[in-house]
Order: sequence, then C-alpha cells, then structure tokens
Amino acid sequence: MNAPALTKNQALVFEVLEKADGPLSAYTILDKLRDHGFRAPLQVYRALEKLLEYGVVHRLESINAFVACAHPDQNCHSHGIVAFAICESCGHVMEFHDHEVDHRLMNWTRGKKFKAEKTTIEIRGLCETCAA
Amino acid sequence: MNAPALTKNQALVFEVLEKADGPLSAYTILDKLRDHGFRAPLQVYRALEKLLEYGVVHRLESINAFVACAHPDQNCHSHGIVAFAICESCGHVMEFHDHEVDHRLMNWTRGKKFKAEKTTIEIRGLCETCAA
DNA sequence: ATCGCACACGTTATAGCATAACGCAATTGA
DNA sequence: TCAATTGCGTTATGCTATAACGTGTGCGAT
Ligand SMILES: [Zn+2]
Ligand SMILES: [Zn+2]
Ligand SMILES: [Zn+2]
Ligand SMILES: [Zn+2]
Repeated sequence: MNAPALTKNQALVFEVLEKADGPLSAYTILDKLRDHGFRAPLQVYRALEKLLEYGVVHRLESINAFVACAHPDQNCHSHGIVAFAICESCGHVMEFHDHEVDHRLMNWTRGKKFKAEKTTIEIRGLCETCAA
Repeated sequence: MNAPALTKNQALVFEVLEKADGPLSAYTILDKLRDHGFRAPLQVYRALEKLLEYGVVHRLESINAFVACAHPDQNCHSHGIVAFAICESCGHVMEFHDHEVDHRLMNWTRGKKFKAEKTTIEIRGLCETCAA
C-alpha cells in the first residue's frame, strides 16, 4: 500500500511515533497529543488504522503497542514478513526480515493449504546493552 | 517446566480449553465456569498463569486468547519455538514447529547479541476449509 | 506442638486496551 | 446538484488484565 498525503491527525500520530525511541500504546499517544486537541482514543485509533494500512507504522501484538517503521525508504514489507526483537527492559525495538524464515513458513502454510494473510513474529528478550 | 498435579481451578480451566475446538478468551472461560463457582477474572487468570508455566496451554498474543497445547505428549516445546496458524473465519488453530525457522531467528539474535526469552509466531489467515 | 512460610484461593476495585454508534463537514466525481 | 466517500469529534460502552487485601491450608523447622 502506497501512502497518500497524511491528514492532520495521521501526521500528528505518525510524528509522535517517529520521535519516540520505542513503541507506544495508543493511550500514550493520546496523552502526548492532548495539547494538539486530541480528546478521545478513537482519534488515535483511526489514525493508526490508516498508518498501519499504509505500512508506515507497525503494531506489536505481544505488547499492544505501535512503532514507526524502521525502514521508511526500502519498502521491504512488500517482499517478506517483518520480524521484531523487543527489549523488555529498555523497550527498544529492532525490525528485520529473513527471507528464509518467510520461505519456511510459506512452505508450511502451502502444505496445509492455509491461506496466510498476516504473520506476526515477535521476539521478546533483552538487547545487548540491557543483557550485559 | 514439568506439570505437577493441577489444583481444582487449574483443572477446570484446562478442561474447558481442552474441550473447546478453538482458542478462548479468559472471559469466555470465566463464563463457562460460572456454574462451577467461578466469579471473577482473576480466578481464570491465575489458573492460566500456571498452565502457561507448565506448558500445557498457549497464549495467542495476536487475538488475546488461550488454547490447550496440541502436543500434550511430546514435549516439543523444550526444543523449539512454537508457531500457530489461526483461521480468522472458523477459529481453528494449528500448532507446529520448524527447526529451521528457530535456527534462522536464533542466528539473527546471536548476531545482534539479543537475548531472546520468548518468541511469538502467529499466522492469521484462512484454513483450507474456510478458504475454499 | 506451633511457628513461619509458601501457595492457592476469593473478593473488590481499578487500570489499560479497543470499538460501537451517532452526527457533522469537506471532497469528489457522476 | 446529488450521492458516495472519507475524515473528524463526541459519548458511551465493551473487552482484557492486574492491584491490593484478606483467608485458609499444608508442611517443614524449631
Ligand atoms: Zn517496517
Ligand atoms: Zn534494552
Ligand atoms: Zn504446544
Ligand atoms: Zn477455518
């Protein structure tokens, strides 16, 4: 999905996520935008819905949070599954993909005639700094 | 983790999950156990916490639900990451592992010196029956 | 025996995450 | 102009999960 120009709310939410140094919950985003007129969760969720659709934001299912895409330029999402490593101590997220993993999972689903729509890979643990 | 004898509440929750033909939310489990004296969410969550610890139940992060382990005998979880394919139409879940996927992800984390604690792989889509 | 501890349990309250449903305004394209 | 689409704001509600407190029971150490 290519991203059209963002609306005001979408741009505000995206900006907050870009500036953050880690994933944010929808309600945290809401709090950061109260000064800009945001009053209700739906304003955030509606913007997030579009940003996810455009592929510029990812949702981390295992921690109910959202993060700006780390690969804004290359549209790597069009050719593979995105995986995340999430540090449970400092909150930092690393985004990557591995075509071999994609391939293996696709092989499995094909064998089962399962039609995959959306795949989540999230590794929780400790980043190098926090594990030391 | 090896499973000691289950307490009454743990056994009740586990039985509900075993009999279900798909994942259940904690609150759905609660409703199914009201006749057995369950009154509050914590009774379910506390039992689930132990069942997860024992490895006889899995949590599906992407849909906030719980499912009985499909491989009760082989303790396959001790030697690999568990992956799930979840049908978004009928709710059926298939549980599997792929050592090559584990290997690739472990390679990546080792390269980044990331200490993985818990990895989630969930494929949402349509099962063979529902996709037809 | 009884003390101390660990653990399961029950209850109430609260926190955190997400969506339904209504109505209005601006845009677009037939 | 009219209809359809999209974004927006508001209120209310629903779903998911945990905090905090207290009770009872079993069991080993003293
Ligand atoms: Zn990305
Ligand atoms: Zn860290
Ligand atoms: Zn299992
Ligand atoms: Zn199905």
